[in-house]
Amino acid sequence: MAGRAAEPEVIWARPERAGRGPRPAYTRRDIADAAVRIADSDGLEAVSMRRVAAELGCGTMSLYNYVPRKEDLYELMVDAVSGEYDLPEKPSGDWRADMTALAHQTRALMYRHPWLARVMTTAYFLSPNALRYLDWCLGCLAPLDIEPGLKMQLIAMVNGTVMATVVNEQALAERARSLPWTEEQEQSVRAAYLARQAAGGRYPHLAELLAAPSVPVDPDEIFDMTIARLLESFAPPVTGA
Amino acid sequence: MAGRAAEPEVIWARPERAGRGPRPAYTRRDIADAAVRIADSDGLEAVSMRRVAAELGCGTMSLYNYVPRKEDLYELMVDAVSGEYDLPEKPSGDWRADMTALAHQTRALMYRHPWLARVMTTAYFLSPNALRYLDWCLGCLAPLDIEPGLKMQLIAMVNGTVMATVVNEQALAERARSLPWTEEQEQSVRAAYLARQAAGGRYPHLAELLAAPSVPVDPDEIFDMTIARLLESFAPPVTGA
DNA sequence: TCGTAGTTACGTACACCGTACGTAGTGCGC
DNA sequence: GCGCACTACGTACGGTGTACGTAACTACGA
Repeated sequence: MAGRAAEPEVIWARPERAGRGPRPAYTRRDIADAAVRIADSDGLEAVSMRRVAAELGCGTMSLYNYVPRKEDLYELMVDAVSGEYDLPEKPSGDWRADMTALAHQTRALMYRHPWLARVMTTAYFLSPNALRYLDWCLGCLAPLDIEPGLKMQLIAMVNGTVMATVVNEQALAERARSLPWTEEQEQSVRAAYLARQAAGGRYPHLAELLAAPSVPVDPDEIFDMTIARLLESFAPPVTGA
Repeated sequence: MAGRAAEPEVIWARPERAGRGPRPAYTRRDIADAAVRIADSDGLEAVSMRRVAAELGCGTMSLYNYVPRKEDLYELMVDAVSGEYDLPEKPSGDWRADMTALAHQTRALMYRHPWLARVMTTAYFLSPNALRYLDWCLGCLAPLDIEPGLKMQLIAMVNGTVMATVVNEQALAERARSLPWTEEQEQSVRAAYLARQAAGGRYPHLAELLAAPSVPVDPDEIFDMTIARLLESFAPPVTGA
């Protein structure tokens, strides 16, 4: 009975290589890399079990020996790119600087892999590289004397904030990618629509904003400011004297 | 020629009712409500064109008279639930209080509709209710004397932060929802795995954290703190005297 | 040493998906 | 009242995730 088990499980709890039987032709890493390659070049929606199998050169159903569900394929992908973090030998001692640098790395990672932010909405952070990342964060936060639970919250909020920022920045580009027109066309159509709506009088504040001469805002600056303030919100108040 | 157009377009730019021809049997609102009903009860993955059509009692392809692409169905859904915002007659004058209240409403909304946070990753905020929301936000921020572009960033960051928080809180529940086991089973399997990994010695800080007596952290408190700090990060420094 | 049980590989098949296309009927604008 | 743009929707196609069955293979227990 049973055959392929349907118990609650985490893919990382499975040994990569079982004792008996022929040795697997691929490693998890091979599979993850193939999927990442496809997602990077053709977008997340191009990542299908068939396509990944083809990229590897094996039969579709063979993949299910490695990956019980497609969802777990995403887990593999997140783990693979999480390996790109450059984590120094040891924390600097300045937890704010370390966490800020980490946030920048995450943002860069999400730009290198435009599908990452969206997938992270679905992944569960138990992979080896995710744990390595988490452990590193906790190491950075060692000098910070707050509840352990708070530290986890801090880490989650920093990651979440980066994710939110990037998702926001990428929404337009991502839509254009999967539709048969360019980002510029899309943008101009949206701008025109917005102007028309604002002119309708239903949205006076929006109209005012659109009418005002727009001074470009530097997203990097906002990003840094936000992360800085977020970190501050977790630090105990500096009660000098 | 052309038939159904494939130009770059926003669904909200299409008139809901065309001049000629028989009057449509449903409104956009009907369709959005049906989709929301399905997503609320059976999860986002249950929302298919066929299923929504069935819920409405019409043929599948009839839906395409109203919704050119499935993606636009999501747009309709977000618009529909965005209508649940309770926006007072006029801002209070205290923009921090107004934005904080709004953030709380958003969080509540995302708990009422567990699919919302994930879909917002994909939607584009040009719907009538989204514009109504945006305009209200800008009204709240009227007393705040900063660049208009910065105000948009502020709004985006507040929404993004709420989204990040909720996605983080819901990840586990969402996974359990779509798999044939309970959230408790999933949680215990994950906890066991985590403990095992921590015991392996590869993650010393994580091990330490898990060993420490855990004091429960109040997520609401963190949420409030984070939003407050975020708002502060956009306010000009209070240069008293 | 040799079954044999557990694995790997993978072809076939199924239910479901989004949606292109064609056709029939309806009612507004000219 | 003619014509045409619109609504309705059945059929069909190419894709998806994956259950299941089968054949080959290998490490372990006897």
